[in-house]
Amino acid sequence: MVARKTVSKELTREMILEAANDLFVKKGYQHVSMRQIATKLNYSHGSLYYHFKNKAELFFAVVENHFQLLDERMFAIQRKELSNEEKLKHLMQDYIAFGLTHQSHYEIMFLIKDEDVRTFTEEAPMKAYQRFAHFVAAWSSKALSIQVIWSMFLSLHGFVTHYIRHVNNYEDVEAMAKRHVSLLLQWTK
Amino acid sequence: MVARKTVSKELTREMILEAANDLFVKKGYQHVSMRQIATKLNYSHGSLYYHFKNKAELFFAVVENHFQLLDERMFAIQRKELSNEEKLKHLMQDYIAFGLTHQSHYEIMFLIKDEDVRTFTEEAPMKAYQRFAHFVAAWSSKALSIQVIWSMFLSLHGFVTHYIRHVNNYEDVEAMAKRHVSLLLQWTK
DNA sequence: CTTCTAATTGACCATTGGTTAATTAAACGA
DNA sequence: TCGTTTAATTAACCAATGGTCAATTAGAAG
Repeated sequence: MVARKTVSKELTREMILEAANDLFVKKGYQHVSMRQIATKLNYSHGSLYYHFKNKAELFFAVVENHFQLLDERMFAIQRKELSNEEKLKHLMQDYIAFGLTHQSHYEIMFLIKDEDVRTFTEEAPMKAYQRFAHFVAAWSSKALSIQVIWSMFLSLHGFVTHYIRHVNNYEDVEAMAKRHVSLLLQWTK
Repeated sequence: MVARKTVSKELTREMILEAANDLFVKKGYQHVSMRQIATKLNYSHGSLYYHFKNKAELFFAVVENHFQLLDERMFAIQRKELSNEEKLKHLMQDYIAFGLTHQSHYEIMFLIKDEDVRTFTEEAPMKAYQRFAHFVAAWSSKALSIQVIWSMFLSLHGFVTHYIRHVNNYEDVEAMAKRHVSLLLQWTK
């Protein structure tokens, strides 16, 4: 048996995360096996379990990074020189754009129902929503109830989850997205 | 080897469909194995493949039977003695109720992206939407653009797809659903 | 009584996620 | 320099999955 490679070739958490991310994004959680990830890295699949407890936990570590991406996009809008009304519109359009541009990410973040994964993915989506809600409240001209903001979020979510099955990029439905958003904005007036 | 039971105990498509339905509804597509279905029926899992080509086809047959349920629910509202405004509200609430009561069905109808299953489920969801759109248009007090009706549908879809991950039945979110619907109804005024 | 057909079985396959004892490279201390 | 310890890796192993198929047999047809 040949065990333990030299230290220069040692397997790191980051290497695994990177390889796993590529595969998860390309194929989705269900269709990626630990063996595939290990093969891509030229290691045996058992070694992955030294670094991560199981597939779900590895997956969660990958997803965590995805949520930061969404977060950063929201902050980017905050920094822009726009009226609050414009920011609000941008925020919502950008939410859709994010979902349809990073489809596998979005699926991973908000769609997967799998038992072993769901325990992990209860908290992160809620945090994403709370950030969203915070900005909506801040940029709206009139005070909005939590209920209204939540409905806005669900409506955006519905748009994304539908078109994620039918188109491959945001541009294909940009016009439709803008009209959907402008309808939602009526609730803020 | 013992093969072929007496005719009175022969396995029928209907028996399989019933057992499969129970399990799929209880656990969802991914977490039901062909062996589980066969075990429940006291047959070997191989025999299922005599009646159905594969798991996806069996599942589709199950869903097909219940696909009409949504349709029938819409017609049931049509027959009720209610004002158009009330009908409209009921239609939308009932859409959510359906989705959260028959979660596995809804997943297949509108959510699953899986290659092996999706080929079946392209057409049926659009038919369901068209029926929905027809009734919305008929019962709205003012003429609505296709765009508005479509946004309403997407917003309901968003509600269902979100809560399908978090609750097990409609009752848990009924109050929230009603508020969501009443917001959507603002677009019709 | 013979033949044919339809239904059923269970052995088998490749693949999966996951566990673990054995092995070994490298770090550390004396 | 030489043990000793620790961290990393492997390969064999497990139970479960979806799916295939030759063998078998009950009942129908003649």
